[in-house]
Amino acid sequence: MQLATQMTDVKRGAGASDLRKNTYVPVGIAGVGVPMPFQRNTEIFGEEETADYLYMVVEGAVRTYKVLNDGRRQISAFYLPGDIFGLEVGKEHTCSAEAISDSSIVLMRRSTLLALAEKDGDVARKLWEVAVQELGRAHDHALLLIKSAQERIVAFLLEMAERLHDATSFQLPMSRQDIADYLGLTIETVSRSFTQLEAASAIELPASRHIILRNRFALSRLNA
Amino acid sequence: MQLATQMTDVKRGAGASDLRKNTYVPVGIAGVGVPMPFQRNTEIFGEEETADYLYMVVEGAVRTYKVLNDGRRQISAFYLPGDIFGLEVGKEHTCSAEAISDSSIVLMRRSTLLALAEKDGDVARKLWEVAVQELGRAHDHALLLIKSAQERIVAFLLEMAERLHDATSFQLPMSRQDIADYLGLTIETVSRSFTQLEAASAIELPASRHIILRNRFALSRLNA
DNA sequence: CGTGCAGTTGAGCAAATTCAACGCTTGTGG
DNA sequence: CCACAAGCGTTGAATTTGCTCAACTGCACG
Repeated sequence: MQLATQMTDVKRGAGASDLRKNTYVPVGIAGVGVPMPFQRNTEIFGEEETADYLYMVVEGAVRTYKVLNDGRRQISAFYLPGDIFGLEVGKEHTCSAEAISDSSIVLMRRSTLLALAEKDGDVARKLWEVAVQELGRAHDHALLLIKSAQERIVAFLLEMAERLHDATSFQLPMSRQDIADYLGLTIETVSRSFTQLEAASAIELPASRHIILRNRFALSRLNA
Repeated sequence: MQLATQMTDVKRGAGASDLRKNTYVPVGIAGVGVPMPFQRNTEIFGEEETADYLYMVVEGAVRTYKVLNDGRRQISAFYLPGDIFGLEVGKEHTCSAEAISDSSIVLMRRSTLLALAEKDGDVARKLWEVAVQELGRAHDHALLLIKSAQERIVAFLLEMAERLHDATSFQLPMSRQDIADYLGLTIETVSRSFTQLEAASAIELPASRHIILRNRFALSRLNA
């Protein structure tokens, strides 16, 4: 079992004082919420903190994760621009969230949204939708984790391609370690799988985070 | 990667005609629904069928699963008496469900429940609760799948013990193959792990499906 | 220019799978 | 009642996969 790398120094997020109170920007669900900047590797919320907000990625990328008591880290999900995260059943967050790259995130008060949902069916429906999508992704993630290393990588690349506007060429926002912790592999195995896919001319790697899908059909076939 | 065993003959569920129309039993959410018998290995619903009902286990046990195109089977969840399953976001089921043992299952019309939820906050809350619990279980499941074989088995046993009224001695309703497909292992590895745990006197195995937790502390320690 | 971080590559090793055989229980049919 | 087949579970040996440990490269930054 791989250990998560030495937890890179995680900075605290910008305080509430950073909220741009004077520039109203109608974003987030039903125009609720204010965008807030988060630097790379900053914590957005921590496990067991009270879940007062819902979050929407405007720019950048976010990872949510849990850490086992021996240090292994499981990344539950990546969130890209447009994605909403931080939805919880109970009062507290059940995982932590960090910005992967410098990001702009809209914070929406949970209480505000819930009050709004009471009156506005669209808001209620949107919240339900978010919960359902989250559930579907969690199931797909579990399905990923029973596959072989190479199949996991392929599934990951296809998922990213689809979520990044079905691009054939794209930049990965996350490190090899993030990918490894998402897929339940080690960085070495991730790296080797990339190299093998390149050797099989299924993908191209102009730079370590720049992916070009060269043969989508071959990839799909490798995806079990 | 293990293949699921030769799909044992899955019988069709009892037809609607089996509904016990004359004996009203107030069960399920808000008393909605009628209990219906399902034999061992009977299909309750299939992937891509329309999701017209919610289901509640009264007696027996249920598995939900997906099958990859090469035959590997991933069991997403087990449901025990009191558990509700079959909740979907969209119109269709995203996985199949089968009775593990002879079971009694309450069927509740989705449309009935949704109509009820409009007026009754308790019903709406219950539905939300079910969705949230499902999400939590899915996350825990993914967390399971990054652990070592023995850790998965231990986590599985502790989960079952907790869900079966925190019993120290209990009967597993499912086969080794079911456990393997839930944990992403092979039956052989599952079997060996059981044997090792018994050898380490962490558990006792009076019969292959009868588990006695002998040393809960040792088990927790093995659970990472 | 040196240091640190991210990523790649190689060699050896450990864990889990595959393949195969075998034991036990259950149900069926002569 | 016994014989036999089928299903389920266990065990052993060989193999494969992915992990660990280690070295090395390229790159950015001070």
